[in-house]
Parts: sequence; C-alpha cells; structure tokens
Amino acid sequence: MPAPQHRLRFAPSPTGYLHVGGARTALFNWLFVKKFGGQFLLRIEDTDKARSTDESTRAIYDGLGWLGLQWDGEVVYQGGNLERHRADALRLLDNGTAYRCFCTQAELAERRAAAEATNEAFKYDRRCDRLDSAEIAQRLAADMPFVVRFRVPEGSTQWVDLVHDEIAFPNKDIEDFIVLRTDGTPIYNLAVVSDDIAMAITLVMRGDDHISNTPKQILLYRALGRALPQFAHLPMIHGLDGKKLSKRHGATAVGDYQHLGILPGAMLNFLALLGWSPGNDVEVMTMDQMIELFDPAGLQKKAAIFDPKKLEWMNGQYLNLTPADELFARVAPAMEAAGLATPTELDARREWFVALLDLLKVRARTIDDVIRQATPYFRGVIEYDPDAEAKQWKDRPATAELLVHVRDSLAALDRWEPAAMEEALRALAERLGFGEKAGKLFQPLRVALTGLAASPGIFDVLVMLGRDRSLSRLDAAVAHLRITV
RNA sequence: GGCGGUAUCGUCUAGGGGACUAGGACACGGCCCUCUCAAGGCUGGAACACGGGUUCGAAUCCCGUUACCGCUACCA
Repeated sequence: MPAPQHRLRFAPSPTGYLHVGGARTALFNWLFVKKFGGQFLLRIEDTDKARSTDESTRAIYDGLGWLGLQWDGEVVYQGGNLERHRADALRLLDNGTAYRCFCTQAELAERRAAAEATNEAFKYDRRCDRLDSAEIAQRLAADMPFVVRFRVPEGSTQWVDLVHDEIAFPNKDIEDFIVLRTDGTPIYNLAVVSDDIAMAITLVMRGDDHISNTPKQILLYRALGRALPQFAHLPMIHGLDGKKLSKRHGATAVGDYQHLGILPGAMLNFLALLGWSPGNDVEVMTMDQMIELFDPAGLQKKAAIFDPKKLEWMNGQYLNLTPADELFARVAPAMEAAGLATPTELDARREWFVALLDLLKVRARTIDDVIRQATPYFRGVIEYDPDAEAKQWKDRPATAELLVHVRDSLAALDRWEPAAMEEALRALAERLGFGEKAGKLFQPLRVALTGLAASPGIFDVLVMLGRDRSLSRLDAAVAHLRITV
C-alpha cells in the first residue's frame, strides 16, 4: 500500500533575490509534500545566461535554508540539460509537430509593430510553415539561421487546476511559439516541460502569472507523447498599493526580513496565511500543525496584499512563544552585529542573558527590538532619552534629591531581591508623601537606570543590572541632574 | 487591443442556498489590568463591486457590466 509518490518542484530563476512570493510558492510545494508524501525538488532555471548570477543562486539557497524548506535530492540546474532540451525540440521537428522558421527577429519586430499600429493582435502568420521541402533544403544548404516553432493544433486546451478548477484556452489565440532559438538553446516553455518530464514531476505548483504558459506546456507534453502532471496556480502577492510586489514596496527579499529580525517560523506562518487558510479561525500554528492542516482545497484564488504590520505582529507572537533559551542562538549574532557583546561573552553569562531575554521578548516584535531594549544592560554609560527626561525628570533638583533617597534605600538592603526592593521603595514613597503612587518613584528611577521611559518591571531591571551597577547609575543620574541645569 | 484570471471590513481571511442582525485576525479607537512599555482580557467603528436571473430563500449557483491583476519576447 505505497502512498502515491508525489513529486513537486520549486523552480526559481536566479535573476534576483528570493522574493517573498517565491518563498511562499516554495512553502506550499513543501507543505504539500510533507502532508501527502513524496519529494520536494529544487531546480534552478538558469538558462538565461545574461541575467542569471551565482549570487542569486546563493540567495535562493540562503533563503530556503533560513526558512528551513529543505529540498530532496540533488539540485537540478536547468542549464545542464541543454542537450536534452535540444533533442526534445528536434523530436518535435521529427514527428511533425514543429517546423523551422527562418524569419528574423527584425522582420518579426516590424510585423509586430505594423499590427500594433492598426490595433490588431499580433500572431505569427505561419509563413514558414508553408515553405515546401525544396525551399527548406535550399535555405538549410545556404546556412540560414532558423528557430524551431511549435505548430499549435486546432481546438482548445484545458485542464483542471487545483486552485482554479477548469481553465480553457482556445488554441486559435495561442501563436506558434518558438521552442528553440537560432543558437540552438531552448525557450522557457520547452525547457520546463523537458525537465518536468525528466524529473517525473506529478504536480506543477507555481504562481498564476504562469497560467498563460500552461496551455503551451500541455501542448508540448502531448506532442512529446507524455502524460500530463497536475497543475496548481497560486495567486500573486501584491504590495500595499495593490500592485505587484517590487523594490519600491521596500523589503521584498526573504533575506531582508532575516536581517530585520524576523524569525523564520513567523515568516513561514505569515506567508502561509497569504493565499491559504486552515479555517476555524486558526492563525498562529507550529510547523507540524501547518503540515497537518494543509489542504489545497483551502487555497485562495485571489491575489493577497503583503501587510508588513501583520508580519510584525506574527513575529511578536513567535518571539513570545519561543523559549528564551532557544532565542539565544538567533539573538547572539545580532548582539554582536550591534556591537553590544560577542557570542562568547554572552555564553559566559548565558543564564543571566536568557533571563534578560525572557523579560524583553514579550515586549518586542522583532529581534531588532530586543537588541534595542537590551542596550542599557550592556553599556557602561547610558544615554538619557530626551523625551524620557522631559517627562519624568521635570523638576531636576527635586528629582536629584528623590533619587538620592532611592539610592540610600536600595543601598541599605541586605539582599538584592525584588520583594525587599519593593517593600523598601514603597515605604519610601509613603514617607515622601506619594502614598499609593509609588510610580512617582519608579518612573524617574527607570530613566536613571535605563535612560528610557519604557522597560521591564522596575525590580526586574534592578535585578538584571545588579546591585553595583544600579547604584552607580543612580549616582551618575544624580550627578547628571545636578550639573546640567 | 487580444486572451486569461480575480472580486466579503483599509488589510489577511471564514463562509461552499436557509445556522448571516456576515465570524476571526492585523491595523485603528475606548475600557480593564498596571511602576512604564508590552502582553493579556473586554469593547467600538468597519465588508458581501454593480445589474439581471435561478430559487420559497442567495455572500454562496448562472449571465452580463465594471474594476483590478497577469500574459501577450529568439525573458523566465
């Protein structure tokens, strides 16, 4: 009772970075395989030599690696299959489903322009298909360059799409497309079909910008005498303005989000919700749940708009849900990049740092937020945020005096622990006539300790800073308040 | 222009003839909690593109219109 062996592939062209749209396509392919069994293959479509770069290929590996979307088996480089592509094109010529076309690009461009001028739809007029064999032989003998064109048959081409149900194209609207260039290299549609056949792909799941390629590819499968795979066309991802996601929408590469401090799990979860819903109001899922719940029937037909705000929210959820100890590995490199501490230094006081992470992660949405908030705990001298000073240190002489009292109360403590601190400080607030409003004490203290108006609970801050540093920061704040009038 | 696709709150979506005075989430506002900021809880405003059918009954089915998107290369 072997499960049907699904074979899916993600086939990006290495001409830019791994886009969030591409990442989502990869994710759905991956989810399908994890859910229903089979193989998730990776094919780099590098036949456009002019635009393909090694750097882009690296970006694809890095992006997929960061997201944890591991593919099965060896990577296939389309450029390595040129001979087979050519052989398939020649097979088409042999079995009469394609013909040689001697029209030059210049001629074609001219005719296209002429058609556009009269507002007509341009379609290749098949003139080279009407050449008789003697003429063809003569041109061949004269070494005239030619392309191989596929002869689109009569009728209509349709398929049952996994997300769109039935889609049909009248063949009369499809022109006799080129499959092999004059230099003998294959055109996209041929290369894809040749490779998908060779890789025994059973389900082609890709962006719906490929819908109009699909009838051509189906025609190619038939002409090559091969069984069709299934097709699933995923909706596009658009920017906030409803247009196709592009550079001017800001961060669109997966790597951008990695560097912005987004967790891969959050990215995946967010992407999964763009164009798919598990139903039942489920949103935040573990990877296992996502696999368990994945169902192509829940795939959306409509393009989705990428909302960075919701991604951040999702990331906040993940930050909150991830144990601080696990976060360590992701935060440590960012700490080093920010110049706050090296991973070695952090490791030396791992327990302390994990405790700090526990306090910070709940109020952060990105790793960058965590780093920002962690800063006061790593600097010898802190900066006072002007807004915080303005708000909490209004009356500077009085604040200085207040902080001296606070310092004395804290310095008098036997043990440096929250309960004792709270008791002492609340008693002090009482003595100073603040009554229940101990916040009047805590807030100026917070600024003295962190330089900021917002932080974790004040006793947690005191504990994380430790006795000596807390007291010296109070001294520094008092000095600062007295000097700068 | 031609062909194809799509159409539920600002955004992501639930919904697959009656359960819909249309549910959840993000964002926005209010309240609670509270030493601040978050988190959390409660709460408010906010949508079935339009027009025809089909039906006892349409967000759900059909047709048309409109809008938007994609393709229209010897790019992928």
